[in-house]
Amino acid sequence: MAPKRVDRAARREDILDAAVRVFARRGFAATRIEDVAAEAAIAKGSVYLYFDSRDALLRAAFERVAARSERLAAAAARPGAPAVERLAGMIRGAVAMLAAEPDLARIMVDLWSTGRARPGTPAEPAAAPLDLAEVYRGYRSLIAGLLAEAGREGDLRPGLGGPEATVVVAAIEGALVQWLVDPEVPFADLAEPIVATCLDGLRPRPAG
Amino acid sequence: MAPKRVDRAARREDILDAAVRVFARRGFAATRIEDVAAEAAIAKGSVYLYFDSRDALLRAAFERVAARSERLAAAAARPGAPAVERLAGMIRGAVAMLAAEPDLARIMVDLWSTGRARPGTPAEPAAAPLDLAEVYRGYRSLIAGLLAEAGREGDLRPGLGGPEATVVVAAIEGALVQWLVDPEVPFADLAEPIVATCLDGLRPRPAG
Amino acid sequence: MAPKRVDRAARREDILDAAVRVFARRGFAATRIEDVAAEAAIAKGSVYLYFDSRDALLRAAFERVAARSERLAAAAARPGAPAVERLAGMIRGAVAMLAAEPDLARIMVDLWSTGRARPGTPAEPAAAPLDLAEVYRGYRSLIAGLLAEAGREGDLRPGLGGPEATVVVAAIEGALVQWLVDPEVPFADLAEPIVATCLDGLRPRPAG
Amino acid sequence: MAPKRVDRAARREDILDAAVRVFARRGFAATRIEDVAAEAAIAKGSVYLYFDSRDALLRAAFERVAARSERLAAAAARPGAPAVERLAGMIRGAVAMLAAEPDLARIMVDLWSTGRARPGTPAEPAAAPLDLAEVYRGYRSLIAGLLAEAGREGDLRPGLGGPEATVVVAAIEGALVQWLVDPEVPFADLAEPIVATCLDGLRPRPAG
DNA sequence: TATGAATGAGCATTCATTCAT
DNA sequence: TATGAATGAATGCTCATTCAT
Repeated sequence: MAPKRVDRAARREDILDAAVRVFARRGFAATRIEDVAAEAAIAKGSVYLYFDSRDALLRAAFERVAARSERLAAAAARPGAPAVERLAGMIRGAVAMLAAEPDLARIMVDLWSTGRARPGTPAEPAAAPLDLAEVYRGYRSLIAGLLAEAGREGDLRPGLGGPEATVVVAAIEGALVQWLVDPEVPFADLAEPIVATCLDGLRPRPAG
Repeated sequence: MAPKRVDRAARREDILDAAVRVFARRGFAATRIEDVAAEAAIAKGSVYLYFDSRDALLRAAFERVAARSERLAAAAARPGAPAVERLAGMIRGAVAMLAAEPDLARIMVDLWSTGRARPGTPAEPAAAPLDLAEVYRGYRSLIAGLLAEAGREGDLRPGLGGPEATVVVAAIEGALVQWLVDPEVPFADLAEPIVATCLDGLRPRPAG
Repeated sequence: MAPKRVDRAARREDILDAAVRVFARRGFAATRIEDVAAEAAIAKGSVYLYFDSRDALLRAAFERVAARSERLAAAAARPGAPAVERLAGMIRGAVAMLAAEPDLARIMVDLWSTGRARPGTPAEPAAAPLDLAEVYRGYRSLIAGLLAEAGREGDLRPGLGGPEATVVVAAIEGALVQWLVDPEVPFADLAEPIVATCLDGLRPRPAG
Repeated sequence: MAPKRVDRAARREDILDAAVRVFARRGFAATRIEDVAAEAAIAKGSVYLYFDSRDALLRAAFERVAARSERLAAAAARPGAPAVERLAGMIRGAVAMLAAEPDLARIMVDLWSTGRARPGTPAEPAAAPLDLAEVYRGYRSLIAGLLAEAGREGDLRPGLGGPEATVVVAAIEGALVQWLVDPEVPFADLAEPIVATCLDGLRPRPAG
């Protein structure tokens, strides 16, 4: 019975893996349950043994995106180092992580639009409304915390907060978007320019 | 002999306006032709008097987004001022324009996902593939030009180029995304933080 | 007022001409009112000033086919000549007439199928059920009459009647079908083989 | 693990049977997929599990008609007997076969009109253009062969060929048309009159 | 549990017909 | 009378979901 449960979970995970690949390739809207089943090499009906509905699959994919942001936050928590360095590290980590999992990244973009309103559910708030906003709030407050801390440590200006945190997150997400829209954009290489621009700006460096 | 007179172009524009509103509200994928018709207060079939297909409507919406970027570029061309100021002006202009037309902004996000693969058209090259990449390339090269010019003028570091242009565009688009996902984010107010962060960075300002 | 009526009738005729051409070209099922209007170089709505409905147009086209058969019958009535000759003349006349008006011929084929059941009218007997059967009955009884007469005159076997009349009509209509399906078939040249086959058969001719 | 077992080919055949019945009853143009589904006592969508499109259904029906002509040809090939007898046998066989399957016969009439131009497909070459012409060419060349052979055997006139073959085919098809248009016409009983008329003509039989 | 056949609601699109001008 | 814009019912086809095996 225990092994059964493990099998079940593993199977579910396999299907979700497949779904993520297909979602990334064709987008949510264009992905049919049958595509997912085919990618997972199972029968269409079997998908429903592990997920209640197409929507549930979408939600599970969302969970993965959200979970990744948790991991990222956890990575940033590494204490000991000065906050600026942790900030820079977090930017680099985020870029690396997104670059390493382009499928999840692509799905996130889909979530930006899908998160808004789902087909077929014009009225109902769709149980949990797929709260992408929360994910970004988490990012921002994490970064705002680092900014404040670095301010206190004297490595960044004091008084930095929400707006600047938004800009930092924006630099990452915006670079991601450009890459997804145009694969020529070297996303993975943009970590340093982002760090440099955000921390030092684009003005000529003072002599020091 | 007295044919009913209708300003076809104006009517078409009305319908497109309606479509843009609905697309922004429900997303492309969830928008049915009937929704557009209802929003435009006409009958479903009438939409087809002005647009060949649902896809054509989508394309026309894309054209609007693309056209807006043209306007933006034109605005930035205002010569006379130093390049840094024009850059800052462009950032402020972009933010103001996007904030003023949230519907088009929302559509752009849809385009990020839709641009990739369109449902139902796995084979056909889809005429013009809705080239959002081109729009961003335009933005980047425009900004890269300003960066180089400002570098020559001594207001920014020399040697700035593509990567930094990407970061500037990213800051804007990324802030937009956060606003769209979470209306609490004060997008319109982010113009200054973006300008300040990109130009001066977040480090403590040197005495001068 | 009189001239008005003439104009009206002429206009109606123009439209019917156009309809016949389009029906012949695309078939009833595939012909839209707009096609007819375009062929007649008038506006779509104007068709309805002269015909109550699409169906009325179809009926009017049928009338033409029926009217032609009347003309044919009249031509055959030319008395004086022996019945066999009038029969042969009628066959030749029918072939010539059909060959000369392929559009009407094509429409007749459409009527064979359409006469059966009309789209949208599954129940109602459709007023006058477009009685093609009557047309053929007319042909057959005309020919049966000639056969009997020629029998009496000693030029054909006595006792010929309905079945043989059907075969004669069949030879003409069947040749027509083959021509319409395959333009290579030299319909106009088939009058003689039809006459020869029907009158003399295919067996070797006796010495006389 | 115990998949629902269904004889796909048989099911497909069932649906095609239903389609043929409905096509015969209402005509192609007036037949909606839903009619076919209802006749087959399945749901509308299920039709698409076995046929790609409405057009595919039509084509499959055509195949049946074409296949029947093959069977007919094969039957005529029965060697041993003199060619005239085989010819007469073929005429009788064709009439019997058509009379026995009036649905297919009715469909053939629809094909005569449909074969010309298909609605909705003004551009595409429609894969195999539903080549009814080929079917009739087959019939004619088969019969022309028998005529020539019978000529050599002295049972028919020498020199008979294409035109006469066309007339023989015409007699059959034309009789069919009259029956379909008017059920009073005793098609099945027309085999003998056709044979007699074509072989012996309508003239008085010479003493022998 | 796995399958895939079956279902039917849903949607894009077409087109006969109406009607304001 | 002529026009052609507007309408909306009709219909082909798709696809999420169910269910018998």
